[in-house]
Parts: sequence; C-alpha cells; structure tokens
Amino acid sequence: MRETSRTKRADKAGESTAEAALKTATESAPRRRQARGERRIAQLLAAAAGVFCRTGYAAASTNAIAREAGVSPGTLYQFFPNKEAIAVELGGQLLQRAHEAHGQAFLPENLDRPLPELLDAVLDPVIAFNCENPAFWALMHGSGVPGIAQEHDELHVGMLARVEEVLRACAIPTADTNPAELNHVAHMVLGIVKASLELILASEGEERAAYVTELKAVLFRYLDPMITTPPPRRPPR
Amino acid sequence: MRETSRTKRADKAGESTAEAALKTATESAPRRRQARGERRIAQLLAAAAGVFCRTGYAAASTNAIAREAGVSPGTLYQFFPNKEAIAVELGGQLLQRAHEAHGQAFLPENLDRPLPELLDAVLDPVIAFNCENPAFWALMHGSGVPGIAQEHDELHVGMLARVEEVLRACAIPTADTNPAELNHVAHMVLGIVKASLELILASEGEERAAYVTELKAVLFRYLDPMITTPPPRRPPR
Amino acid sequence: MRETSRTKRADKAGESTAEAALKTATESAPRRRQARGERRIAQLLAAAAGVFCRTGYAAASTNAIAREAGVSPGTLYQFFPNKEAIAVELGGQLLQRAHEAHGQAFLPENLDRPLPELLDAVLDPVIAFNCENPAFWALMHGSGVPGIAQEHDELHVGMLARVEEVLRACAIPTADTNPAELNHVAHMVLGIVKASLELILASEGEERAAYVTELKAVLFRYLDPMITTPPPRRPPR
Amino acid sequence: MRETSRTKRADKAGESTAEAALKTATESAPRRRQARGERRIAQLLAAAAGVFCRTGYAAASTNAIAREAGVSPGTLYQFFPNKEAIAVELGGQLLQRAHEAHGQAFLPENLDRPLPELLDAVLDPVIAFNCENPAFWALMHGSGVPGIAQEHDELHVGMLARVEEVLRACAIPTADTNPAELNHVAHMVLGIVKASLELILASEGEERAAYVTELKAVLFRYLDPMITTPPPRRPPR
DNA sequence: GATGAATGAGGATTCATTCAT
DNA sequence: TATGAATGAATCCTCATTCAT
Repeated sequence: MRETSRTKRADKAGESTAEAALKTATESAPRRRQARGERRIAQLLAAAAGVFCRTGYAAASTNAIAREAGVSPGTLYQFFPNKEAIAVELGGQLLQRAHEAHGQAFLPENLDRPLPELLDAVLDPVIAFNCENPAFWALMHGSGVPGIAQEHDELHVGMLARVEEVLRACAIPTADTNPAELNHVAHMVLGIVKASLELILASEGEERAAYVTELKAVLFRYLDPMITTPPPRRPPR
Repeated sequence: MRETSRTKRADKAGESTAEAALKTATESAPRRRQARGERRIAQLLAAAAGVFCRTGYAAASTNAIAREAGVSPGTLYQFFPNKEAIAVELGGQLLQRAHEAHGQAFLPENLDRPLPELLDAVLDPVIAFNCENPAFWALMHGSGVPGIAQEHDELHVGMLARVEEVLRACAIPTADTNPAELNHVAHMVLGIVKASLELILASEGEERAAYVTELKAVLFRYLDPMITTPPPRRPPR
Repeated sequence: MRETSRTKRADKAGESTAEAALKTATESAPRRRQARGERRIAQLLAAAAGVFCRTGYAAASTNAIAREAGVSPGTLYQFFPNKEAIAVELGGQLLQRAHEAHGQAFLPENLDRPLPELLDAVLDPVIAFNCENPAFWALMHGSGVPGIAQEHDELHVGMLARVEEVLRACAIPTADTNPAELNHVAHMVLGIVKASLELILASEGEERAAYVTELKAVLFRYLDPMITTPPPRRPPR
Repeated sequence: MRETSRTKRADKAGESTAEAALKTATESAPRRRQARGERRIAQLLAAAAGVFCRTGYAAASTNAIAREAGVSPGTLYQFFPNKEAIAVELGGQLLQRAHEAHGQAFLPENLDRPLPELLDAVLDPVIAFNCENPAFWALMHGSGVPGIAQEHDELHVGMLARVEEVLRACAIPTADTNPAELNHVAHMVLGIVKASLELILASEGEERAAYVTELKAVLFRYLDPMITTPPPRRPPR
C-alpha cells in the first residue's frame, strides 16, 4: 500500500545509454539540471544525516530535514517518495563507503600477518570510517526501518562472513569441527567491536585512543588462544 | 503546573472524620477496590513493557498500551499522569529488581574467588535478570525519557563503580597507577557485557548458553592478564 | 437527549405529605439518612461555589468539585444528574437568597423617601448580599449554562421590573410618555450597579466603601434630574 | 522547548544564494503565495473572532475555528503554533485598532471643550470601534489567556490614565487633593462605559442610539458637578 | 523543479459520566 | 450510599504527505 521502493533518481539513473547518446546535442542544459538535482540530493542526504544523528530516525521529521537542507518540504518529496526512502538512500551511501572502508580492511595479505597487526589492519579503517560518519550508527542502530534493517543485516552478514573468514584463515581448531561455534565467535567479535565503537565515538583525543587500544587488547586476548598457528599457514582462498 | 509524580490516587485526603469512621467497619470493600487498582497498574505496566519491547518507547502509543492492557485510554490516565510516567514507573520497578539481582551478584565473598568463579557469580544473576525482564533493555536503551535516562545513568554509574571495585580487589596493577585506565577497563567490561547480552537475549536454548560461555571467555581472557594474584587459575571452557 | 432537568433531590422533595405521614413511625433512620443527604448536597454546593468562583463554571471540573467536597465523583452524581444541575441548583439557592435580600431592599415604604435614602435602602442589601456570596457573580455572569441563563434572566427581569417600579414611583416625567425609555434607564441603572459591584467586590476596606459611595453618587446624579418630586433634596456625600 | 511566538513561516533562511538568484526574476509567484498565506491568516483570524464571539475563548475549539475558516486543522497550525497564539494575534490586531480609535478620541484639543462635547468626542469613536469589532469584548473579557490578559491590562491601564488625564484637565477639585479618589472616579467611568457598551452592543438601531444617549447623560451628570470650570454649560439631551 | 500552503489521520490527554463493588 | 475505577468522545496538536501555483 505504501511505496517502500527506491527514489525517483534511480529511474533517471536507469536510462539506457542509447537515450543518453541521443541527448548529447542538447545535453548541457539537462546536465546542469541533473547536476543541480544531484546537488539537492546530496544536500538533503547531508541534512538527513545531521538530523538523524541528533534526534534518531524516528524523531526526525521530514520538515526538519528539509529545513536543515534549506529547501521546502515539497522539494524533499521531489527526490524521495517518503521518509523511509531518505534513510534507505543515506544508509545505502554510507554502506557503500563502509564497504569500501571494509574492503580496505579485509585485504587478503592481512591474513598472513600476526594477530596484532591483523587487528590493526582490520580495525583501524573501520574505526576511522565510523568516526568520520557518525550518522552511520544512528541509522544502523535501531532505526526500525525495514529497508534499513535489511541493509544493516546485509552489512552485518557481510561482516560476519569476513570475520569468520579471517577466523578460519587463522585456523581456529574448533572452527573446522563446529561451524556454529565459529559463528558465535564472529558474532561476539562484532558485538565487542560495536560496543567499543560506541565508547570510541563518545570520547575523543587520548581517551578515544585508549579505548581503541583496549578494544584491540580484548580481541587479541580473546582470539589469540584460538589460533593454532605457529608459523605454517597458507593464505586462504 | 503539571503533576509529574505517581498516580492521581490519594485525593480523598479531605474526607471528613465522620465518614472515615463510618467506613472502618466495612474496610474490606475499599481494600478490595484498592487491590483492583494495584492489579490494573500491574496490568498496565505489563502491557507497557510488552509494547515498549516491541516498538520502543517513542513509537509506543498510550492507546496501544491501554488496548494491550484491555482497558480504555482514560483508565490508563487514572493511574498515570502521562506516558512518561508509565516509563518511569516501569523503569523504577525494573531497576529495583535489577538492583536486587546485582546486589546478589556483587557479594563481597565473590572477590576472593578465582576469576572464573567470580565471573560466574557476577554474570549469571545479571544475565538471568535480563532474560527474565527483556523490557529492561528496551527502556534503558534510548527511551529518550529524561527520568529514565537519569535512572539508567545511576544504574550505569553504580555498575561501573562495582566493576571497578571488583577490578581493584583483583589487584590489577595498572589500576593503582592509573585510575583513568581502570575506568576505561570498567567501561569496556560493561560494554562487552551489554553487547553479549543483546546476543544472549536474541537467542535461546543452546545458542544462548553458548553466548554466555563465550562472554565469560572474553572477559576471562581480557581480565586474567591484568590480575596480579599469582597462581591458581585454570583456563575456562 | 440530555437531562437538563432538576436534581434527584427534587424528587424526594416532591413527596406527598400523605406519604410523609405514613413514615412517621420509622422516620428516625430515614430522617438521618435524608439529613446526611442534605448535608452532602450542602457540602457539594459549597464546594461548587468555591470552585466556580475560582475557575469559572466552564473550567470547573466535576472531579474538582467532588474533591473539594471531599467525596468521590460517583457520590456527586448520586445527588446531581450532571454538572449543569449543580450550577442550576446552586444558582437557584443563591437566587433565593438574592430574592430575599432584594425583597428587603425594595420595601414599599422606601418609595416615599428622598432619593439618597432610597438608594441607600435599595443598594446596601444588594451590595451586602453580593459581598457575602461572591459565587453569585461567577455563576450568573457568563456561565453559558442555559438553565442558569434562564434563572439569571428571571432575576434580571425581576430586578428590572422593580427598578422600573421605583422609577415610576418617583414619577419621572418621561416614563409616562415613553415606557421604552424607562426600560432603558432601568437597564442603565442595573448595568451601572453591576459594573460598580465588580469594582466593589474586587476591593476591600476603605476602597470598597469609596466605590459604594461613588456608585450612589452616580445613580443619584443620574436619576435626580428625572424626578418630578419637587422639594427638599440635598446632594449626597 | 516550544515556540510561543508568531507563525512558523520564515524557515527558508538557509536558502543558498544560487537559488535565491534564480528566483529574483520570477518573484511574483512567491509573493502571490505569500499573499495567499496572509489571506489565510486573515481568514483564520476572522473565523476565530466569530467563534470566540459566539462561544468565548475557552469553549472555542481550534477545529471549530478551522472549520469556520473552511480549512483543515493542520492548516491552522501552519500559521499559529497554538490556540493561544490565535487569541493573542487577534487581540493584538484589535488592540492596535483600538489604540488608533482611542488616539482619535483623546485629542488634546478636546480637553478645552465643554463637557458634553468632550463626551461626544471621546465616546463616539470608542463606541464605534466596539460596534465594529464585537470580538474585542469577547477576547478581552475573561479569555483567561495570559498574553491577552496582559494586553488587556495594558489597555485598561492606558485608558484609566487617559481618563484621569481628562478629569485632571477638567480641574476636578478633589483630584488635586486626593489622587486615590480621582483613580476611583476613573475606574467608575470606565466601568460605566463598559456596562453601557454591553447594552449598546446587545441592541441596535434606535435602541442602541438611546443607550448611547443615556450613557452620555450618566457620565455628564456624574462628572459635571466635579468640574470647576465655571459657567458655560448647558444640560445635554 | 521549487515553493509553501493544505491535508487529515493519529497521538497524548482530559473530563463528564457510568458502573461494579 | 459511597467509592473509585472505567469509559470514550472530544480536544489540542504533529507530521508525513500532497497539491496548486
């Protein structure tokens, strides 16, 4: 009954290249208009990020977002069919960037390193990303939006998979015999990271650094005993 | 101008002594009526707990709570001056029970035990309490209600203090030199417990047990190296 | 659709004397009950007077009246079918007393006195009554209750008639030729009295006395030129 | 936490200069839109005036006002933050016009005229204003709104001052010796005017004219004896 | 595209009134 | 009778969403 779907921008994005070619002649004006549209969207999403951060998704009113973006509510609805779509789009973008950050975190070569280095390599980008995009938490945590929940779940599942992958690569003995347990460990690791992230985001300066150190200590001590590896491990995949 | 306090009962203070005398003989009826009121309150709080659990405080409508309790909206307001008061009362009751559970958890004699037993002694009641009162999380986490936030903070500070106390009792070396670091460790411990609690609450049966075990493992491995007390420890699991 | 009518007490009041006679044997118990009922009604009306005085009729809640009377809302409805009935009953009682006061004010022999004495004789009881029954104004003025409005109108009409009567007795020349004008004068007199009454009620002590004097001065100077009766008059104050 | 002030418009402050530039060419459209808003406000205020007049402030529901204005309740709240603000705005506008009317009434040159002319000069504009703005009474009298009460008090105090000024100018002997008494006289005059105004507003045509005449007669006869200014006066009517 | 007015379904809360005890 | 809980319609107000310009 209600449109849960994407934004209207997606429709334009789906234009076939053929049509795009046809328009090259008169392209300057539309392009500018399209560019302005993009700017508006970015503007709106930035505003939404700010408002969501401050008040949470539920308490954020579309009017507040429009006002923060310096446009009228009508304009907002020119680009997003409803409030949820804003969150989904914003979540998507943040997710995209999160994936990039994580891609950088879970490099294959990291798997060969000793655990402390591995933790540095994986956690630092994740922490950095979250510090730079505080709205990410606000959205992913308890927005209650189905669309977001799905995205969040996808992200979560992805991260779980990556963590499990790392754990498997580190050759935890129980992992081979009991995949369920490995899953539990991965969940715990993720949970610990999230909990610490909250402390990290809430603090700054030296305190923040201290929490980062502490997080790594927790994970190191938790995971180190699980790791069989003396030396000989072969890169996964 | 607005009553923020408990219920609206006890308005009959102005009763003439004559009438009061008339009633002493037949006091059982009023008492039964009062009992009904208490039952309603319990009913309403239970309903509120359910609704808050499902939708969170902000999205919970008083009408929904009344409906869940099987009464009319007006009845709800006979016992609570406003939505917030319901949350505060419920939070207060849960807090009370939480304090009892925690009192049982942080017994002085536990401090002398080896870490694994200490963890069992402390965590088991906390976990049990949270499993039995899932609304506790829903309320304490992000209700946005000032009264609740205060209660939560008090609880949080109290728990931090207790954790620090335990840590200090276990003679963590850094604790003496650096109280700030001890505070960070306490925060981490609490964060880890909370994160795990979420996993524990979201699962059941064997999986839940597994997460409990995992939580204890995490904390043991995190804290054990900090403990000066020399010999008698045996890795858990 | 709604009972606008009298109270339930009225029903009992209407008991035929025959029935009353039948009951004389067992009268002591009922009489006490009835007496208690009367007390309750008096209690409730007193409470209503207070609340109406403080907040006005519209803003007065039945619960507040019951509370002020020290009884439960249910009890209030045992004696009055609805909020309006309370106002009507209270208005009726006050009106009764007002009529008594006015009856004392408009004595036939006063008509023969010189104007200053006449004014004293008429105004003093009216003023005294209103000072002693401040609820009278609160109710009569802008209660918006149809029943009250009617009572008020009756009172008003009655007073107008009496004032006209006095004026006519004083043989104002225009009164004979133009009854409409006489009516206007009566209205003005009443209006002036009411306006002054408000000032009188709002003040106390010497100030109140000053306003009383002023009121009489206004009326004297207004009416004196209209009076045919030639001889001996001396300006007041 | 809540906006008590004017309307919610003027939120577009954050507009980028780029868009602002785009619009300068087509400014007529926004202006027309704004004009529509102004019209709506006027419409709503007119509706409010009507409803307040009929039912009084307290009993007037915002939905009723919206309905009377032919708009939805939401629209009303687009322009006024709450019910009180409507009353305050309406009161303010009426007060403004009242001040203009009164400014016209209390011209300095009037003070030199004989009393009957002075009364004409002062009363006629006041009466005219009140006849044209019947909502003025409804609002100023017993709205119970703090904002209004303040406005009303200011008006009242202002009028008292003006009346006292006039009285002093007319060189009432007692005024010099006893300022308190002068104040009482001013209060009486105002009270008489108000009472008469009620009669005037409630009637029409010849009757209304008659009451106007009567009011002036009352005031003339009340004040004339107080005036020192020697001879030239002629009884009115 | 942009604007801001318009909409109306809800949500919190009150209160006159009724009812079981 | 007295009690106080129960009712539900009505009130003020909000906000996601739509529409005319």
